[in-house]
Parts: sequence; C-alpha cells; structure tokens
Amino acid sequence: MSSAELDEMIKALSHPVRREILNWLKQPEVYFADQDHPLSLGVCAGKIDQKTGLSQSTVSAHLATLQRAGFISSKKVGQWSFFSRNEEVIQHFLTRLNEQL
Amino acid sequence: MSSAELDEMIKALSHPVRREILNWLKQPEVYFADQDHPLSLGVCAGKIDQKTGLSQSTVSAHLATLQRAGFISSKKVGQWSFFSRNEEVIQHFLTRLNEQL
DNA sequence: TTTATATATCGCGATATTGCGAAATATATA
DNA sequence: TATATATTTCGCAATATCGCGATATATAAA
Repeated sequence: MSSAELDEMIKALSHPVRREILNWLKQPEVYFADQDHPLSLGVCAGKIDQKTGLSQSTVSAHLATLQRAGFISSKKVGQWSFFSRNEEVIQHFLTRLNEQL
Repeated sequence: MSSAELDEMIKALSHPVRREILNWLKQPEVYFADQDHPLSLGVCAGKIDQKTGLSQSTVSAHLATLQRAGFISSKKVGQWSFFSRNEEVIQHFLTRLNEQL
C-alpha cells in the first residue's frame, strides 16, 4: 500500500458516518436483519441510506469514498448494489498503521 | 476514549504532514540530530518548522492539532516549546481502532 | 528598557469536504 | 413501450481545512 493509498484510506475513515457504515457491515445480520435479499450478497445501498438518515445521494457518495479507499466492494445484482467489507484490506491497513504510527 | 475523541484523533491523522511529524518524533535522534538542546526535552518547534518546509504558523497549527488530539505533548522551557509523542495514547488509539474498525 | 528570538494567534483567501435535490442511468415490470 | 424502482452522477450552497503573512505574546539578552 503506497503512501498515497494510505492517505486516501485515512481520509476515508475521517468521517464518523463512514466509520459507522463500516461497522454496520461488520455484522450485517445484526444491523440489516430486515433485508429482503440474502445478506450473503452484501448489504443493499438503500438499507444503508435508511439507517444513516441522510439523503440517498449523500450516502452513495460516502459508499463511493469507502470503495475508492478499498475498504468495501460492491456487486450489482439486478437493480441493486450490494456492499460488503474487504476484510483483508482492512487488516492490511491496520497492520500498516500499527507499523507507521 | 469517547467517540468524539476518536473522531478528533482520526481527523488529526488525516493530513500527511501531521503523520510525518508524528513519525519524525518517533526517532528524534535520527531526524533532529542537529538540535542544540537535549533531545530528552523533546523536539523544538522551530526544528519541525524547518523540516516540513512550511511556514512557522502553519506548522504551529499542525502541532496544536496533534496536541489537541492527545498524540503529542509540549513542554515550554525558556522561549522554546519542545514536543514529544504520547506513546500510551498512540497505543491506546491503535488498540481502539483495531477493535472498532 | 530596547532588541532579538521563539512560538502562538489572528485574519484571510484558496481549496476540499459535506449534504442536498435534481437529473441521468440502469434494471425490472406492466 | 411506458412506468416503477434502485442507484449514481451533477450542480450548487454551506462549512471545514489549509497555508500564508502579520501581529501578539513570552522569554532572554544587550
């Protein structure tokens, strides 16, 4: 992970809503039990919108930020986008921060 | 460490110059070997100014941000301010992040 | 007291981030 | 095709951050 990538990752974490989303995605079965689609696909963007209370477009931007940083991935199924954590990336980031800081 | 404190800490880290300063302070004997005062006091603000290449006021603000976040402390001796890392706080922060993220 | 040195604070312009509604895009259904 | 649903992208206003020079403050030395 380059210095620029690390920078993008930390900036992605520097917003409480984005950290909260990452945290929700850690236990989808706890936070998104009411989702119509199987949670194995990931969590549907709209469900995340609801949970934040922010506008749909704002949350979409937050999700894009987390994805650009590499923390989450999305897969499109039908008209829905499902998001899930990239655990390896997150672990790698934490390791890097533990060394660097 | 409260959620608001964690937020302040991550924001403090979300600027490459501030992370670089933190890193320099990890090994003052490597990065500030030319300091006139004993490094045991900490690193003098002016030496940090020089190393960044930014203006004195800008660096002073960065140091204040790091200090508000708890990552560093300053002690004033004569007309100088000496900065040093708060290792316990940094460790605590990393532990918290490892859990939370 | 005056002058020099070190640092912090102030004010301001430039830039980045955030949040929104509206519009565009994509997919599914009638 | 037309309509409904889900999401992304666009444009814009509000706010926050950054970096600077100028000024204020604090200490030390002449």
